[in-house]
Amino acid sequence: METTWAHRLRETGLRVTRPRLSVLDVLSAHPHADADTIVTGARAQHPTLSPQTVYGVLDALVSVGLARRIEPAGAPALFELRVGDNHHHLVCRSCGVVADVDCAVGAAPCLSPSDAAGFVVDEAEVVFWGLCRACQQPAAAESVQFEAHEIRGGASA
Amino acid sequence: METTWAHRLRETGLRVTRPRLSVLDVLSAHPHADADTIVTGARAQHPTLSPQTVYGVLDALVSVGLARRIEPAGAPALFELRVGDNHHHLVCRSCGVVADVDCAVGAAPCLSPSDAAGFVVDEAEVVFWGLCRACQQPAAAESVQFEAHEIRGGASA
DNA sequence: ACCCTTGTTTTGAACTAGTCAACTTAAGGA
DNA sequence: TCCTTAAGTTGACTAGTTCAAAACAAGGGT
Repeated sequence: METTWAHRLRETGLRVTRPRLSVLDVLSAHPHADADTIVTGARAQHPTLSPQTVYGVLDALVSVGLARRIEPAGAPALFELRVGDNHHHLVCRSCGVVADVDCAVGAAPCLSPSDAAGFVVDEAEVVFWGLCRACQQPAAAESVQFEAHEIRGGASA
Repeated sequence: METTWAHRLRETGLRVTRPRLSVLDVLSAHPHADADTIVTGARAQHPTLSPQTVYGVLDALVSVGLARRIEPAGAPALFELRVGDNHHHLVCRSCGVVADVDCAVGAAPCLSPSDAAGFVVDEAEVVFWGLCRACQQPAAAESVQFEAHEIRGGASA
């Protein structure tokens, strides 16, 4: 495809900079990465990159809709590039791996709570908590727990 | 009713202490209170109560199932006493007020993602984001924003 | 009614994720 | 190439929460 990240950035009015391209690269490789993972990963291409810059880049990407921020309870925020398709997430209680899952009940019925109590709802956020396949094997669970932290986000659907 | 908090605590094997009763009282009055609100509220009955103690009490209550912890993205954790009925939450983007909402699609279908990707799911957490009735009136929005912080949790269904 | 065990509270420090502000750098249109 | 302004850098700082050791008290046993 000819739609490069540089193009996508310019389309949204953002300048094309090395930190931004690095962060986008890391996010392509780690579909659910936290800020720390992104800093570490992006330093492969840009060794002096600071965490604050990454936070700035992520805020910019999220605000123009190129990235989405998810915050599973009890864990640092994760970022993903899959946007605009109203999908949800499976989170493993044991190792923290995140997988994508399409909306459970069709198109976007998520947006219709049974009783909105006067609220105007614009988004439904769904997190399914459970155990990933690897963590269901008790013996393997411990070692997997450490591996999974390294490859956080490697188990996307 | 004759099921006092003291009873409920003993039933679960927890000792009955003043900090615990105070916290339970505050939670009864504020159905979605954060730790800080609880500390402040509980000090009405127990002025020397420390935040750490409240965190300890809340952990104890959550671990025996007397309370539930919810963590809306970007906000401190909230605690509620309504447990065991798989209900969800409406959160106002403007003022942070939280309201309860029953499971959108019947009994517990929330537990069935369309494709579980090998996960064994044990809970579905749903957060509906939007604007509460008060924050839908632009003119009033600003002043409401401050009020609502004080009465956080006052808008339960 | 008292004592003893063990769970709780207290006290104080520490930690993590993330934010803020002032300054420097560089993207990209003129 | 210059200039404007967005973006990156640097460093201090905060909120929310957790950890650890010592003091305390709930409630069962005697």
